[in-house]
Amino acid sequence: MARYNAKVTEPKWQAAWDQAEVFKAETDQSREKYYVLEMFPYPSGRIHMGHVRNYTMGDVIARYKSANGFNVLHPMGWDAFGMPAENAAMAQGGHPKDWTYSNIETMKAQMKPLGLSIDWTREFATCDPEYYGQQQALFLDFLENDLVYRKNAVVNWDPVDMTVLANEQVIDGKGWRSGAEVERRELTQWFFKISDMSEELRSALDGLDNWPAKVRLMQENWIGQSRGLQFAFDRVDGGDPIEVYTTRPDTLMGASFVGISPDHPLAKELAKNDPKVQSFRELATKGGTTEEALEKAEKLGFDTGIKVKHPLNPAWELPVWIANFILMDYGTGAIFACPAHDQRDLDFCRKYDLPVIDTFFALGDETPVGKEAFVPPKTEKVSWIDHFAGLTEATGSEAIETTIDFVESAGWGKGVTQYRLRDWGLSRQRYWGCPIPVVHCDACGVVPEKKENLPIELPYDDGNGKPIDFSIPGNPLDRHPNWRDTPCPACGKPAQRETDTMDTFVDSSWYYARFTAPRADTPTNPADAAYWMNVDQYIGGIEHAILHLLYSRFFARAMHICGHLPSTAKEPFDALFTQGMVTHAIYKTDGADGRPVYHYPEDVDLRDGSGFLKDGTEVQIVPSAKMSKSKNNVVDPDDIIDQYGADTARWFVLSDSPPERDVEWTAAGAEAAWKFIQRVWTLCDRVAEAPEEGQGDGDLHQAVHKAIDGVTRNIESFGFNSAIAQLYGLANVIGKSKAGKAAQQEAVLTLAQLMMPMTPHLAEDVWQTLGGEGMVTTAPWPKADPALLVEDTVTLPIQINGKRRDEIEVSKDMPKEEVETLALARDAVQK
RNA sequence: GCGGAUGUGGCGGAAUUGGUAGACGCACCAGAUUUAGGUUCUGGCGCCGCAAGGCGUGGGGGUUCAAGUCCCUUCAUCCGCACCA
Repeated sequence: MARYNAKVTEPKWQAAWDQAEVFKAETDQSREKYYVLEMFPYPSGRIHMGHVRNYTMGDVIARYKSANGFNVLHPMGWDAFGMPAENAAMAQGGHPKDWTYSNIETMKAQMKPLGLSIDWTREFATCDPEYYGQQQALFLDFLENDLVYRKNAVVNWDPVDMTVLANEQVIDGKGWRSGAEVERRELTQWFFKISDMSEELRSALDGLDNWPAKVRLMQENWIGQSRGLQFAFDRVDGGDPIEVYTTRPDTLMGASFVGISPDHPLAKELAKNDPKVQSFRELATKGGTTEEALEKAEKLGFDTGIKVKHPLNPAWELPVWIANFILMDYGTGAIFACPAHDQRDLDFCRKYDLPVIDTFFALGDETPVGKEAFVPPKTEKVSWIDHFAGLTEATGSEAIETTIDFVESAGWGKGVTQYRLRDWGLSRQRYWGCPIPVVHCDACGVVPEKKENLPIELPYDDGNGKPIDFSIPGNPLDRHPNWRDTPCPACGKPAQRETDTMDTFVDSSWYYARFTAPRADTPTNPADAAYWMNVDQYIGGIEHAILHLLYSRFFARAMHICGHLPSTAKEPFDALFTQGMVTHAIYKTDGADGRPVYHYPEDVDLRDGSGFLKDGTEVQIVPSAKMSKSKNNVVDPDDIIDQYGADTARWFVLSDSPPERDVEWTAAGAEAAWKFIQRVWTLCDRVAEAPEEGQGDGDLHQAVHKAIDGVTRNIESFGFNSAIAQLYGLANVIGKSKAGKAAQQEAVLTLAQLMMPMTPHLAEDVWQTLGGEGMVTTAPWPKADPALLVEDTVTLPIQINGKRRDEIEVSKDMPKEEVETLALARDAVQK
């Protein structure tokens, strides 16, 4: 009997789908739409199994919704700007543009054989001038609507290469190439006013019912609403008061010093006249700018010698310190420290021998603070060593509100709601990105480019007829002899273009909207956007839980303000699913130099859970590790498709683990998936052999309907692994069934339909072989008959003290009393 | 450091609502088919125990007639931290 031959079958059906244009999406007001989108890939070189898993999940949803009558939009594009293209040019020569487009070509050729139901006519790359020109138009609209502005901000500066470094390029506080200790440096940069929308972005999370709760929670914590008190400390020397913000005003009587950020205006001013302050600032601002680096850095402080007066007791003087753990971006860049009730403040005060004053105790416990700060809980009552409001026992929250009320009525401070969310800095001092469309004119200042001059395209060569040299540090646009030269759009006099480009997060913050009208000569087309938005199902990695998704939510709102999206699209993604990674075991042995040697899976013989090399050496197995070229544990989708076909790869990535969790790729698992594909194919032959009159037709019919019900519900709830378990079950039942030909045919045809979203090529072939009408891809989804889902009898456990002792089988409509009598009569109960 | 998650047989995992723990798959064991290997098919398979029975969802504690599921605590692993995409 012939085997199912994926190599022949899969291209055949892909051609048939292409020819019938079944995946082409067109605006059709008469039909209900469904927009499914997977986070688009960065064209790094080749697709990996993670892509296969991501797009297969999207494809299951797209095909399932299409079978359910929806007009489905399922597009694909390329997140094509970014550093790796410049790094490749730096390392091996060539041009980022050529590298990127060549990768796109390779990856598209790898994706096509997967049989995804993608409308490729809508494809674009963010580095296409047609795309980034529209992005420049959006920038100009944002500028007009006061959604973007310029201010100074700190960047990582490599003092040897004289260039700005991304956080990724800072390793242990040092530049990745020069090895020089990184410094912080201020530059004037563009910012999106995302913080103006803090409250809206926070409160709208409540409406995102179909997002994972953990993502909503992470975003809420990121936006970080807090209620606190803002007030100023008067200086003893009569200088400008120091404005502070605190979320724990109730600990004011435990203040031991006032701290300011090294970037605080006062610190900068003091540094001008005092070299010791300046050298402290330099010390405190060494190393990277990530919050992690700042938080983990050793606490450093410098006593400025300035004293301030405590607001409740002018005779009580507090010293002013500069401290490296205070962020200029949060609150006012200045705090008062209460070491007794904040661990970080306590560590600092112990180090610099500053006083520690208790203002609270846990109820019944009046042990003074030692090495651990006592943080008053917000909801539990604590005893309060009261100084001014008449309370001696309160919850933390009550204490905070009481203090704010007290201070407000006393008139020296006010309650303030703060957000942790900072404005989004979009300027990048790099070549391979979307140029920011503004011009700097000596006479007119910063002038927006005219829309009719868009797109402002990146120059391909260096302006001297030579390829751009990426081995020179810095932005090639700055070195270009004439690209910058342009007449001022306002006065027409010679002026210079901005050479900064946009953060690549900008590119990915609106691509979903562009897919609704990818060739429009405005960023979106209102009719198409109104029809297709929102994305009904968005699928991607959890690593994007905060930044990409938050930026997209901001952009959708900003685009609405500028008239590019309807108000209903302010939340662009109705449902979100975050999928896990595809992992693979690592096989390693100890090398001669003590460093591990990694072995390719094909060089390792697996026997009973142990692995051996050809020469018999046993290898160490690290299970379920992220696929990485340096660990030799990458599985290339091309190889799998070549060996088993796309359906096997698709089936496997969905089968073994729940989609939100990581799945480990194993050769045995792939083999098992392939065997199942073959088994389903052979079921077709059984139909031909089945007798006209068989036995158990009704049982098979019922099993089919239970499978329809189970698979449908599992697809709806992203339980792809459980849907697959159901399909195994149905195939098992069909395999053992002695039912007649008609019942068998119905069963296998339905099996093919239910498998179609996962293994579309096999499904088409089975469908065609058994005489299904048209293509299974366009056939309507089967409906389960509710009458067939109900069992006549039910098995009830008999539990005594929660332990199962016996079971009884009863008719499902037996009255309660009868069941009880029956149960009480059992031996287990009698004993 | 801060924020978020995960943990169930040898392995991946299943288990609407607090109500029969281990569906389905892999591996393994036994048998059938096959010249043999592979394939395919049939059956078995949480742990301890001859059995009766006991134990069992990372560890410890609690609530409940009943806990994988709820509460407290603890350990381990993973993701994010604003210029990686």
